[in-house]
Amino acid sequence: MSDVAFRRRPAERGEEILTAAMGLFAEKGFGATRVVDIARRAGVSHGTVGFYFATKEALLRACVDRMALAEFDDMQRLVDADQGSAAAQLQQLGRFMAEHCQSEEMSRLFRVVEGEIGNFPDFAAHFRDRVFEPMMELFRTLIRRGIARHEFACDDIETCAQLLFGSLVHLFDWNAAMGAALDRQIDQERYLRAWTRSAVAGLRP
Amino acid sequence: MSDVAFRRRPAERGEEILTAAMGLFAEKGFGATRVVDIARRAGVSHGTVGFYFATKEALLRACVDRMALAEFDDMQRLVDADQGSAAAQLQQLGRFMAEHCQSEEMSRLFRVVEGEIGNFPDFAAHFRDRVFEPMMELFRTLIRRGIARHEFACDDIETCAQLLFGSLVHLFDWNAAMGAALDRQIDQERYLRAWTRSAVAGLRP
Amino acid sequence: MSDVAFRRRPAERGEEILTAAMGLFAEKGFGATRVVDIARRAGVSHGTVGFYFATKEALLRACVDRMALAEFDDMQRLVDADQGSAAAQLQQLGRFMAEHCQSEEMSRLFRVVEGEIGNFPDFAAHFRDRVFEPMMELFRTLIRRGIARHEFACDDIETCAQLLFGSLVHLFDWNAAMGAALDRQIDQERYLRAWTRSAVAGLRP
Amino acid sequence: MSDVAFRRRPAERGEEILTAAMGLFAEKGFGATRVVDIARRAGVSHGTVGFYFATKEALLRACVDRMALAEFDDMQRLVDADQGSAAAQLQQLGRFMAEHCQSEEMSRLFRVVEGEIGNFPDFAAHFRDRVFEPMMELFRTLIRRGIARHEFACDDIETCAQLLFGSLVHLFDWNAAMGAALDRQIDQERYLRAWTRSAVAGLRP
DNA sequence: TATGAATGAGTGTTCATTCAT
DNA sequence: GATGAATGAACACTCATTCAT
Repeated sequence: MSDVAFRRRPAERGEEILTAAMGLFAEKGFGATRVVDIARRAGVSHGTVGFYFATKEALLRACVDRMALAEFDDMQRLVDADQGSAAAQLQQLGRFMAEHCQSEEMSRLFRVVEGEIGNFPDFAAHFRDRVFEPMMELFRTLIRRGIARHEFACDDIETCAQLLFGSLVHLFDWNAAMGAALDRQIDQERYLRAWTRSAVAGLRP
Repeated sequence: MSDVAFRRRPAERGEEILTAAMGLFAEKGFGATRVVDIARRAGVSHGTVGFYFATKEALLRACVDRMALAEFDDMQRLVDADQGSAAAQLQQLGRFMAEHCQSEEMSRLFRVVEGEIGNFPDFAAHFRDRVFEPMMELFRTLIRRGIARHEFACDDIETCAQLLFGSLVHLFDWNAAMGAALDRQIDQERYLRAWTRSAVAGLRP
Repeated sequence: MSDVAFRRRPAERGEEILTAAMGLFAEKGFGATRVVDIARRAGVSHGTVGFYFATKEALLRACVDRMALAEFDDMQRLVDADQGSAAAQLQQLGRFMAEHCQSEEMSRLFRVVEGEIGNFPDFAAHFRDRVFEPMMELFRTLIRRGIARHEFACDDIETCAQLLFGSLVHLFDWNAAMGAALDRQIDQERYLRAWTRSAVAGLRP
Repeated sequence: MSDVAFRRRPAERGEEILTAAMGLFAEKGFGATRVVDIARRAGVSHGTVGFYFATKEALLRACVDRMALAEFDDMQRLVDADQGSAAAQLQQLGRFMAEHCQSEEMSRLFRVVEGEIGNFPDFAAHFRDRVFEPMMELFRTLIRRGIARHEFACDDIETCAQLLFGSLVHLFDWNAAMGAALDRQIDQERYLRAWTRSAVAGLRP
């Protein structure tokens, strides 16, 4: 009764724990994050973490799921809208990914998953289908669209999509870990400009 | 003991252990690699690993040192030689990094260090000075050289260098972990072609 | 709450929980049975189990109490009735124990108590006085009766009673655990025949 | 160097740990025995237990194996020797089982395995083939032999073997747990006499 | 120089118990 | 009365490190 005010609604707990887990996974890596750390950050006991997520791996899986949900629909809509030149759409997609994903969630997802995907093999398919392929398809779509409009020329769509995707992922990856540790954070705005210029120039007929 | 002819020379032991460690760190990550695994791969007992490297962290530190040594000098020479156009030199540098580094050491270095740099903070300066900055300087040099020759135009050399470096690092990163796990290995040759085209086009005046 | 008609009567709850507990204790053992499993089988929440039985040990104690009650009175009456030869009464007692006890309760009681009696020392006296001694006394009574009628001869009544009791208990014990696991269930009817024959023959003058 | 005298030979460690485990499993049950208790009794650290036996279950499995080995060969020889009447051989087998097995190992084996067989399903076949069936076959052999010699009559060999085996197992079972806890230890000598008399009488033509 | 037995701190997970609702 | 979210002690297991040989 005394701490009623502090008793959050059950439905929120899972989210809070997941948020704490994502933050710590991103900051310290999966292996270096102890379940009790997650509990502490979420303001619960370590037993409570187990109550909501049976295993630490389940927590990681939930991270992937959460990542895959929110932002992607917006990106898909952006691509479906098909407004402006393909080059402009490419720029928008890059900017959107950078702005919506980097600071919070997506960059962390990639870093964590990259580090652990080898240790949880059944993770891979899940991640590939929920995150990687949908993302890649956005880039492929824009490249194909640009080719159809004679804006772009590209004899290897798959690889170009990988380059576009990868060099953007690198921004998130880098800033989430190495950039901070080395005191060499990449300036997002400048990177995006360079990325866009390089992307469009590289696809020009 | 009696079979002296079949005993490897002690001096080689440390190298063998280090090679084994690098391979396993790259494949499974630092945390998931056990010292006994390293020992097994190196063909020694796990006690012997401790004999050559006092702690597991020392092994990681030694990885960084070794990484910084061998291949870099060749790249430096390539850049110093200054033969052909800046674009051609950029292409050569990319290819050199890809061919000499990916399959063996560099990609592993990056993956491992990326994962652990947050847990061993004093690593960062070491890595930055021995690996990151020398690499970046090669790209900066080529960009400046191209600009001086009016081959390239670039109003943000630092960021362009980061993009070039980063999108190449992504190739190593990706194939070392995600590509394998997701069965989406990037074809190095095709990636390099796309990278070169995009790099040169993005720098064209 | 509104659906009062479908709510079981509180008084029954404790019994239902106890029945569920006994079943699970017998099937999986005391240690391997979780309170939530008991709750689930009883159709209540695990909080409710704690409401009726303060601790898991209390649940075990209640099992012993319940065991001691029901069936024993019927057996006592059977022996008190003293109808037919002592051999026939022995056969009836064995059959009664087997039929009324094995499938439901007694076998489970023995298995569970056997397993935990060492961990709850104060259990022992309770069990001895409420279950073991009354049972043994039935066998002793029949043997003495047979001797008085010159039907039986026995120079060690106590041990004979133990053999009769024990070889019957084995039937319950075995089928409750080993028989099932090893796919070597003892056929009750055939075992009883062999038991009776052996018992009567062994007591024949 | 100082404790060289106390450094037992590695080969003995596994045996010591196993002995400690068997003792504790028998005294307290599998679930109530903590690995560190086993370690303590064996005079090693709990880590050392894990060094010799990867899991607690492996320790249990090793118990079964040890049980199955030693004494059984002697019993088999006893039966193979075929000296004296079948009744005498039956008596000898019972006595042998009782004397060699009860005080030390076999009774514990049965108690522990009985308790856990349901929790480690793949155990069952192992136990059945290594322990149960060989034992039963000894009894079956003696019964068949007696029948062949017209010493015995039995129309259900399998069940008679179960009764003989089971009522002997009960002696071990009981004294290992209930007998001690209830202060109702069965006197082995007297029980064996009653068992032999009942067995032979029950099989008499 | 090399070994591998031994250690024990560290961690994920389980689950009986509590208690605010 | 009944619930189930929350707790935290307990435990099995892992593994880097040590050290006697």
